[in-house]
Amino acid sequence: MGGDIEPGEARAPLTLASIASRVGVSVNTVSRALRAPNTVRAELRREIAKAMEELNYVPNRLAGGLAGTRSDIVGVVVTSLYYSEFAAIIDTLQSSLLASNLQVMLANTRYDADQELKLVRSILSWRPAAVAIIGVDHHPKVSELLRASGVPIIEMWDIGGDIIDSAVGLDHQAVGAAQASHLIERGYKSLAFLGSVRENDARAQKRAKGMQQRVLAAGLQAVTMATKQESGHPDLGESLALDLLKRHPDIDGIVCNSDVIAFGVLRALAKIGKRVPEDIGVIGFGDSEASSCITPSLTTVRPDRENIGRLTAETALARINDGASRTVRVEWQLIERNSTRSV
Amino acid sequence: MGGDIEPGEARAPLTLASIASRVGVSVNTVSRALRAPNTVRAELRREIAKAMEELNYVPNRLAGGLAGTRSDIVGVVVTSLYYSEFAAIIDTLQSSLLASNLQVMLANTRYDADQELKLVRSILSWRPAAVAIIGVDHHPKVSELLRASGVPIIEMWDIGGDIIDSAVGLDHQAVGAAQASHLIERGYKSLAFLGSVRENDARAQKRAKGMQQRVLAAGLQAVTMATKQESGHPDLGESLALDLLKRHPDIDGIVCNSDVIAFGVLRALAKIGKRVPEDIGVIGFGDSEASSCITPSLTTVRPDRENIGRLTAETALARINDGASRTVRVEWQLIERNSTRSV
DNA sequence: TTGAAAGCGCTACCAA
DNA sequence: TTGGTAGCGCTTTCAA
Repeated sequence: MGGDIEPGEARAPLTLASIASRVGVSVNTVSRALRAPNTVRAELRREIAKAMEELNYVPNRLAGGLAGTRSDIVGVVVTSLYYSEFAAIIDTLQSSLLASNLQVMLANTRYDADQELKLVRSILSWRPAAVAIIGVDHHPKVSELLRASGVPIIEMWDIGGDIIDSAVGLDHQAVGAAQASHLIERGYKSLAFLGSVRENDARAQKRAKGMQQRVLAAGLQAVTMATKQESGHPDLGESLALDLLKRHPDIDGIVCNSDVIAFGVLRALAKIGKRVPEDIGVIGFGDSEASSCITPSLTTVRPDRENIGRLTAETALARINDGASRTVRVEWQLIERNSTRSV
Repeated sequence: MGGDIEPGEARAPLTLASIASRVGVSVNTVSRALRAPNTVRAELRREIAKAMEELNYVPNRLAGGLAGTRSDIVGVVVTSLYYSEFAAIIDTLQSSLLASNLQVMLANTRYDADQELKLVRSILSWRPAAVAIIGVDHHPKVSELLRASGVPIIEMWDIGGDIIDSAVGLDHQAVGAAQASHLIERGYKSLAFLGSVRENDARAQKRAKGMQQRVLAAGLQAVTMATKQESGHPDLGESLALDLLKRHPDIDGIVCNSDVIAFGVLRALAKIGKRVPEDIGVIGFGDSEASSCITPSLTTVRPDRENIGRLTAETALARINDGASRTVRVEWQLIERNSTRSV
């Protein structure tokens, strides 16, 4: 290879025209050989395929997207890549879309509303076939832009609120209520919500709210909040827990915003000699892989994450093909382990 | 908004021409106002900006990329999204690129070589400004395609082998040797390498090889391998460990391919009453967040992952701007905790 | 400082 | 079953 190209020189990429002239047909026949193979004579089709193979032709999808009606890009906007939940969602979403030749364009807002606006604008500038975005609580301008774009929008992870087009997610408030119920039923009386909660983590706030309501309904005292904006890490869980128990020594049940935070909480409790689950019950969120391996193993909530990615892909495809918009409630289960008493 | 558009109807997106006619200038003045602002009168520039703001104009980057020379897309090809290492790399990479208005297009091969080829082809069809890809061991056609594309290629995570253009990563063989040394120095005598190792996980194979060589150099018996192709999960670690010790009861040192696998190994050892680190030493790879929280806390290797993303972005930018190609060795450290004896 | 015109590589429509 | 022709929305000369 290389031929008369200078070594290291970027050769001008091949075009459909290069293939066409080599095979001796028009550009447009080559295009159809790719896009609508059955409108091209089989023999010719083979010749074209052979030429493409030999020349290592790679189509220019920028041109294709511009000329055509769709761009085969699906924009995916997440708030974090560190939560294994979101990694799992992206993983299944990407591989499900691949079957339809849709490419994922990724953006990560890191829970920053201005970043979200900038990124959504950027994503839309690629004229995506669809956009999948974490959450239903957006920068107002984001909702406006998405709505006005005419592009199918799938909101993921949360279904509690105004939905732009379609959504696939959990009812986080119900999760929070279930976490509280679990602790209350096991005799814990003074509950706290603890974790890394960013200003724009509406899901965490919904879980805390669901918990709060359940606690009040049970006639117990209000939930104590112990949260910080910095990112989630066991060290943060440890320091929040130590601080919490210093201020509120009566706390005997802790709902954590994530399993990773819970790991730090358990470490803190071990250090100060509190027994789990006897003295204090701890419950996480997310069912991280390590949660069944720590001591004590962590009671937590497991969202059906693989399904979120898959269902989002399905919904996106349906919408792209003019299907109706829809809201899909994804299942989750409370996994009882040894960090909370058994009934 | 809406005007004479049917509700729910996707309005045709605005173009530069819409802005131009509204302001009463030519298309190309508007284009220059965006691309080379100082060639446009300040007042006019403001009017144009105002019109764009009011009409919610979103540029069409497909058109821009086609007409221009670059596409502002950076293709990112990973082998998995589940390893938090790769999530961390993507996170920093994406946010570093954002500053230069480069957008990440994501592809996930799931350790499948055919998938890799398909995805790389697909990525190249977007005429990316650069491609960042995990590993240096690719499907031969992949290397050929990448090399021939003329696009700057940054190989990430591994630097042990033939590099297409530039690389930012670790010397995995050295890591494996260090893991073995750590165990040998602490008196462990019969070592095993254990984990989920996919056929195309060349990095794991390099670590195993480095370990092997170190063990032979110490005059100890060869490393016992206990691996499976299925994906990494504590349950796999547990079953591999149980199996390993049934076949080789003399094993007293286990190097795991990932921390997550190590979690399962520790669980297995607890179940069969082996004491860690007294009877058996266990060392992981990756320094997962939970590793300092399990019991016993896990000795492991921590690659400087944030730096890989950042340095990859820097290298990509440099290459895009005609800088020289380079290979960057990224640091890592062995973190000693309680799953191996102290010296 | 601005505008006119040509074209990036492809798809889509219509005619052959 | 094939080819001609006209754009898609932008950038990029080159002139004015």
